[in-house]
Amino acid sequence: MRYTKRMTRTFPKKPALRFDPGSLAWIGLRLTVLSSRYMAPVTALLERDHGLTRDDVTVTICLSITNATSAQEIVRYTGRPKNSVSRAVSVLEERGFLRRRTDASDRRSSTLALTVRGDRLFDRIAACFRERDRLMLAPLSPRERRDFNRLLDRIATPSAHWPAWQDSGTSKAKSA
Amino acid sequence: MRYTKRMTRTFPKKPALRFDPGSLAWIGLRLTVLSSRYMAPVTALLERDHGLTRDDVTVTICLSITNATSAQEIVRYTGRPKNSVSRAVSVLEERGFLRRRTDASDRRSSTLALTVRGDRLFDRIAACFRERDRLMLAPLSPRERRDFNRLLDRIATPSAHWPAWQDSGTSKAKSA
DNA sequence: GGAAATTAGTCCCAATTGGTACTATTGTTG
DNA sequence: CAACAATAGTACCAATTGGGACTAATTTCC
Repeated sequence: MRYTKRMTRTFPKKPALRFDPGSLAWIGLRLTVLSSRYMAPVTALLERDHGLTRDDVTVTICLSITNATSAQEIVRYTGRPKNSVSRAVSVLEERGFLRRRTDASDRRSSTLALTVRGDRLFDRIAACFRERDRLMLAPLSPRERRDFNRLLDRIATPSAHWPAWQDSGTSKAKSA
Repeated sequence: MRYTKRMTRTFPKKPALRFDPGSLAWIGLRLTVLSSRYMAPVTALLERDHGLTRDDVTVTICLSITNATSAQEIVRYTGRPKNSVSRAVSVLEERGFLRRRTDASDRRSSTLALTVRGDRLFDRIAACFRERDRLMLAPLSPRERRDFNRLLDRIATPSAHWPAWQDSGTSKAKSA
């Protein structure tokens, strides 16, 4: 890599971090950066090739890999706003990827289920994720992968019950 | 796993997963879910208490913990659209959190630096993240934390150079 | 050195988004 | 069982967002 030009000895492109990545500092932020590097190409590809929004994908996956059967359950599971989920469900229905039947026991809600076409769509989505997983796990040995997965799971499971905020700073603020 | 349909003995609220979380399946997606559970309350709080958008926060952090000194470097580092970064920089300048000086050696770009007030803002932001990190790491022992951090770092470091897409599916598609 | 290409940053504006109000149905309570 | 509260889902619409055109400055290439 040549970077003659103005420049100097350090790489001009990627700013170095000012903290020790070997420490636990900013671990959540680093996880978030990783997550967005992981997801960005997935959502871009699915949007480009299939015209799917983020929520379309979310709903499709949710109906496939969880036992959610209603919009409300998807909302609770994903934390997305309910009107966004509602919109995605409508779109997916219009495009023939899912069917919606009024729940007989609670006529406010609808039971959602992917159609055969929806299942095929899910397969394509899943393929994107698997490909991305492969890339992500590439630097780890089989043993390290298991370890990482185990630790991730141990963190992620309780995350469903994390408080929105443990409220220590609400006292302040409200105005800058 | 039994699911007799309309209710029964299992919790009705959180849909169970249909795959083994002990396996590596969907590891990237699980990481993303974790990330958003981690971030959502942080952004909500910073928005509510300080009127900061996601990009305001991103820019502030980036100027503090990386060596980025221009909008362009922030764009490259974060992957955010450049107009969003531009907007955030303007807002932060207006609110007195950063100063912008035309770079003498390249008069297209500006050198950005947090003001003292900006540093104080960053401290508050950092406190949110630390609090959240504490919550996230709670289930792990000190040793597990180090392990997790090490593996995360091993994955995250190469992620800066991941291809946008390794392009295998571009052949298909373009229309549903 | 000058034309063409590239880059930093801003502006415009159409599309997306998500808060809020609303309807319809179900649960609760005296 | 009437009144009231709570919930599933939709509709509306103001605010946010981000793609792309644009300006200005710089680099490249002949």
